[in-house]
Amino acid sequence: MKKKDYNADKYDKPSVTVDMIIFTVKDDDFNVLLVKRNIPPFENYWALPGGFVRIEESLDEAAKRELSEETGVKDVYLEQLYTFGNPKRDPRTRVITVAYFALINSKDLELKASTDVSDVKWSSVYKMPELAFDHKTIIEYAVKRLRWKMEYTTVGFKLLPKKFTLSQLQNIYEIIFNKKFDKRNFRKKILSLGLIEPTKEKTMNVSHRPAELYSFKRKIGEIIEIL
Amino acid sequence: MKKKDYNADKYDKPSVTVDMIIFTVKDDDFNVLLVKRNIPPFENYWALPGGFVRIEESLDEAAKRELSEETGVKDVYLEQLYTFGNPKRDPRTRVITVAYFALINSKDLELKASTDVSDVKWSSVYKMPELAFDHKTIIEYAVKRLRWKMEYTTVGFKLLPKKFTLSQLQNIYEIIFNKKFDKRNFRKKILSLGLIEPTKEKTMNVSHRPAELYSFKRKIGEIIEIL
DNA sequence: TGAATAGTGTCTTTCAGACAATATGCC
DNA sequence: GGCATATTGTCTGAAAGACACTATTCA
Repeated sequence: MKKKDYNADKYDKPSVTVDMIIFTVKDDDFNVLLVKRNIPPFENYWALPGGFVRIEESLDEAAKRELSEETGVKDVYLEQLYTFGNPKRDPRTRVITVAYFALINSKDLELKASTDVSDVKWSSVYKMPELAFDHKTIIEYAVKRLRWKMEYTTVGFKLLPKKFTLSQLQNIYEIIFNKKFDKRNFRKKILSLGLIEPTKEKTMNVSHRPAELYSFKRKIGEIIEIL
Repeated sequence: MKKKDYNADKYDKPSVTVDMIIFTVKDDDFNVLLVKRNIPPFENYWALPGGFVRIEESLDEAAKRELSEETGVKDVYLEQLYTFGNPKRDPRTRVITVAYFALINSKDLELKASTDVSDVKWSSVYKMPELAFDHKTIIEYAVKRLRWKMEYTTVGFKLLPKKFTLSQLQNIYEIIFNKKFDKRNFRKKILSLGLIEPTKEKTMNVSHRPAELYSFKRKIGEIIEIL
């Protein structure tokens, strides 16, 4: 069969959703945003935020819409992860979901802290509750992808505010990879990339030696875009 | 809005297809399989093989089905590439397509050479005709992904028959990356991976020094699976 | 001055890349 | 012997990893 028939309505159509894996590093923990479902199926289970793709919007637009609905943040890193389409993944009807992951920095995060009503929460990736659908699998997949990309690109920088210290950056790597790195080697490597530069500022009001604040040279975007 | 409403039929549903980017290296060229459309839209244009996802099959199953319908081959490398969902990508109706790429080795290929009727052909990736829909973009994306993966994993080995020479392997890399590699460095690197071993056989009936045939130690699968 | 974190340099090992001569089989 | 391709090793430079002490601020 080679598209002899183009009648799209000849077949039953699946529903298509986007699901968002929204990561952040907060309170020295690797977090993902979850929402509590208040309707069946999986009523009262925690799940990834998401929703139906509207007929006139692209997948990226749907993802951005969902992201902004859940968090209010806009200028974040967003990447299509994978499309999950097992016919049994939703017990009711056929739903194919396009998963996206987003990286939010801890600074922007505070803005929306007010929205933290009881049905939305940040959950540690290392201690997740039981989740609806195949969302556990999806998150595991997203974690793998994020780690892989953080080894070969600079996506990880998107988890930081505009100005940051090298210790903060190292801290993010250590939390996400769940292991320690040597401080000298880490700094040597990061600085050798030539992507960040010291500002004239230092951290204030700390009861120890203040750290230099760095900022991006704004061309990180390109470097992430490998694949 | 947090999934207040689960009525999937409340929204118009898009159609969902799979499109297959089937790569092979053949006659010293990097090829992709194309089919000629015989119905609108884009009638008489070349396009990627593909078709609607049936309501009861998974995406992977749909991809395998399409692959086997087009090529007759089964045991090949298959990987989900990306999902393209621009609302305007199909001029008629909303179609979201999940693209998969497959790697076929030149040996299996001959089995199906007979199917090469006029509406199916192997096209050089370097000289493609004008294509239907956004299929050019999809192929470019697939080429990027394949190269990226061939740098960091051993997917490329899937383009080879069970027994092969190191020159054949190098040839495949040179064709896909469209550049030459140093023979000694290439062999050193490949052999240092410890993934292949010499068989006792050599190439026959060549009018020059025969080459050693190698085979896999069968655990390449795992190594590819770094997402 | 003590507590807490910031900041810095050397040595070793490993890997990538440049580079050319000999070996084998067929005609 | 001539042709065509196969096979093999060394050197150099770059980057990764192991490793420990001094600097700065505040309380």
